Amino acid sequence: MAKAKRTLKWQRDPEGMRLRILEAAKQEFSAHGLAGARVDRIAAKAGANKRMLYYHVGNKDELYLAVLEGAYDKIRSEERGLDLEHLDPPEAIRRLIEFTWNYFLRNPEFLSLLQTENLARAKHLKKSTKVKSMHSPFVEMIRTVVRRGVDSGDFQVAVDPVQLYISIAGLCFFYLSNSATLSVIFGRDLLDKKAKDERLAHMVGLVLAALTGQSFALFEIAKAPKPRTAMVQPV
Amino acid sequence: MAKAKRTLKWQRDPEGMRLRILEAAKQEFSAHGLAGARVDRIAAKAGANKRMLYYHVGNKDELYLAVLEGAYDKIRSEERGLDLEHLDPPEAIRRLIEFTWNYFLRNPEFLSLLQTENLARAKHLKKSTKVKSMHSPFVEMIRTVVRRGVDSGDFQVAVDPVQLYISIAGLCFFYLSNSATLSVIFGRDLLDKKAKDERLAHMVGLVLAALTGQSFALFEIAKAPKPRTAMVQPV
DNA sequence: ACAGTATTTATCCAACGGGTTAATTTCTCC
DNA sequence: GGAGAAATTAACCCGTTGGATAAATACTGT
Repeated sequence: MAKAKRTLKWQRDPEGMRLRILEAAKQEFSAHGLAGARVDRIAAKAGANKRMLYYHVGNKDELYLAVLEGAYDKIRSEERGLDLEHLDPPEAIRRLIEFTWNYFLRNPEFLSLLQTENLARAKHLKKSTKVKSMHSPFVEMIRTVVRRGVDSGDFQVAVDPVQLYISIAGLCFFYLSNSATLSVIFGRDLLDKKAKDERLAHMVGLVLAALTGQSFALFEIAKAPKPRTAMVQPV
Repeated sequence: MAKAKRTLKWQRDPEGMRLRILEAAKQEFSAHGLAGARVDRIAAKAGANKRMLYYHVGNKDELYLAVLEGAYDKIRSEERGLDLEHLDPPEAIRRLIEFTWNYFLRNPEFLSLLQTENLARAKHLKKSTKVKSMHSPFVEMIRTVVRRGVDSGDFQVAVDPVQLYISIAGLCFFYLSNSATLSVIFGRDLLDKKAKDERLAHMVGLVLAALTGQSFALFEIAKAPKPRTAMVQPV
């Protein structure tokens, strides 16, 4: 009877624990905001003791900042893989829009975290040293696409790449992050499949029509496999 | 000495009190979100005792919903005065964009309240009976403008008015509601006068170019009587 | 001027929440 | 096989917070 205790009461796994804590914290913060998040719930969700949060990451604010930095890190690193250089400019913009849209759809917590941080007027993000540096390559990528488009005659105007990116992100972001209230006030479900397809088509049409000067309607087919035919022929 | 007490210890003003409470609550909720808002701070800001909130409005959640309903009420009533029917369609769209932009600039708490409510997935708004009914007139107003534009040949395509409004609101909303984080990651102050002017010009250009098929640059000067002096950024 | 009601104040409290302390269990390396 | 370090748990601390109670103060009609 004395030796029955050979079942381990817990495993040691500091690295996995840290990841589980950050994942649980991401869910909690995005679901409830910073003030609404509960440290106890994060611990429970991570399958951990509350003390672990402080041991592995720090207090609530540090935990929050770590989650936020991780979120930015993830999207920027995916964006780096977009490889817009090898597409002709209208296709590159289309891909950027589709990527942004799908990323936001796949990562709703990212939207919530941004909302939360902006509610706090970026108070925490300002303290981060990591995040500030990672964005200029992305802007340069877009600037290059725009310049190529102007040179080739595809685009009519050399828009500021930051404005363009903010517009694209805004078109996607607002629709999704505010879909709850918009669905209520407009009395439509904005998140069913049909609505989402229509939205993507609308955004692509809006941006590409504005940049190229060609008809809005030409771009309205989302993810068209053979874009080239549709895009050059004026109606 | 017995009669020195003829200074009133407090005034009776139930209506004013209610308004001050709602105003203070609006500020508090928009600054800190629902969970982060403090009932005591609202009371202090309203120059009232905490008990007054419960007496005049209700508990924290009811207070929050009252604030939210008031915010929607205000913007929709201002929109009703836009009078887009008497403008030719491109001018009507320009005015709608400029109104939305300026309204958001003048009422930053409205943006915060929407963010907060969407973080809660519109849980409270769904309970509101007042809000749901007030939006179809607005959509019809936009639909009429679009139809007139298509009929007159000014617009190339009959966009869904809800999509169009969400796009316009999104272009304005995202820039402003996320200006804090965007300013950090792009290393620019997005809220100084020059940046705001550029943003408005960009949005007007984008939307009107897409709708009319004319050059983006033609619209880039806000409210310009003479559009031809296009502002084009160096590439 | 007095009774009854509406409005406001002063206190209180039970639950909760972030954070800490100290003890317990596992791992590592000798 | 044991000592010391790393990881984890359990239990507690204490200020805060939303909400409640009861008393005080102003107003109203009669």
